[in-house]
Amino acid sequence: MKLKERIVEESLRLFTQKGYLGTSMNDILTAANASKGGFYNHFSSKEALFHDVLSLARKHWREKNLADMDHTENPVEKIKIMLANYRDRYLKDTERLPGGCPFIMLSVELADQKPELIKELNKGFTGLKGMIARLIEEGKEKGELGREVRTASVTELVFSGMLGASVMFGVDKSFDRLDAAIASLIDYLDSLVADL
Amino acid sequence: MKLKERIVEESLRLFTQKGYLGTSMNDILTAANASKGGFYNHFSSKEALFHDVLSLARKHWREKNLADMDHTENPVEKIKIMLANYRDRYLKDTERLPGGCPFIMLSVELADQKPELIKELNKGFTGLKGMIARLIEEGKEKGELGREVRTASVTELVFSGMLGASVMFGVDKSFDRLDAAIASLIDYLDSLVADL
DNA sequence: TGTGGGAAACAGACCGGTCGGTCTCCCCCC
DNA sequence: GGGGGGAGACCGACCGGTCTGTTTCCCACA
Repeated sequence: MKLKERIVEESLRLFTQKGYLGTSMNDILTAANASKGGFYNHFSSKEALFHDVLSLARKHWREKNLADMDHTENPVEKIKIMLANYRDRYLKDTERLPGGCPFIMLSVELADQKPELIKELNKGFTGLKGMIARLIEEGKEKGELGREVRTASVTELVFSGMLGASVMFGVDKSFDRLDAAIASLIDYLDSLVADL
Repeated sequence: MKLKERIVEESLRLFTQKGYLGTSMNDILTAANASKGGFYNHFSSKEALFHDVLSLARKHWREKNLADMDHTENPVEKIKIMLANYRDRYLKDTERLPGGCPFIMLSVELADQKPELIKELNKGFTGLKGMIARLIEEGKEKGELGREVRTASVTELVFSGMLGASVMFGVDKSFDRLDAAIASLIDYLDSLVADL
């Protein structure tokens, strides 16, 4: 693997675990087995690296979480598949993402510290929330969900639930509790479908 | 206000906003209008301060979130009151807690960095989760909730929802979205009661 | 009620170490 | 032998913490 790629990969790991500000250049250089010269030959600054790391994180997110969603035509089923992916393929991949979801980690850390970097992160959250809302709406149109289901409310609940599960998993590292948290979200979606 | 008190109060604000590691001694001393000598006269280290700040944060949490819960005998109503407190009296108090809930901020920041400090934080989460679970159980006993309601599942959902709402609020500072997130949790609880 | 003394409270210079970033130099491959 | 990639000494700023010196306060004693 080329040096630049190695730096970005290792930095994703480190940022996820220790945060952006909490990761020192030394941490990065050691993890990537690089030198200052090597680093600054590829990146103009630590912040420039941040953007590259974010790109990789987004790519990784999509690959893991959106997989297999086309195995069903059913919008609510799609959400359930995504939730299972989120749990099993994404968060539990502690090799790649020690410390949980990088977006959440970095958002919390940088919320009041680096407003310009937060904007980048917020886009992802808005996108995910939009996707969930669209699928719920679609579910209502297709008759999978009753008309009385309030899209915004369900979206909030699923989205908050995903954030909360990741935060808690980051803290206690308990696979069991993560399973329970995601299962309760899936339960909830099932209960909406069953209410028909 | 005495110096020690001033330092702890200001540190709560700073830790909430910038995190523990992200807050420098200089930040603290400037905010509290203190000097090194004044600080180390009252605290043996920055980490000693952390514990005092955590005590204050716990006290503050209880005062704000548990208020008025005795206005009803109804366990599920109690949870709803707490959720409304959490939203209106706790998270929206941006004067006292800029950056959202300090426990969440610190947990995320320190998860993989200071295991001994995390233990302290985890206790609070476990306590809150326990309280929610007890109230749900009580609700079932009192007939407010159906016997088929799964305590663990509902608890997870409410708890994760609270975490998620706080994280999102910390990032986007939107009162409206916070209102929506908490309202969706209250909606959910209402739907469980209505299902009787 | 006035005063002396000792401790607590506070001020800030200073410490070694680490931060992100720059610069020069060298090596290896064309 | 020219040039890009990388190595690492070096920079000023800042980190948490120590230490010495000064101010303030309280209380025993006259």
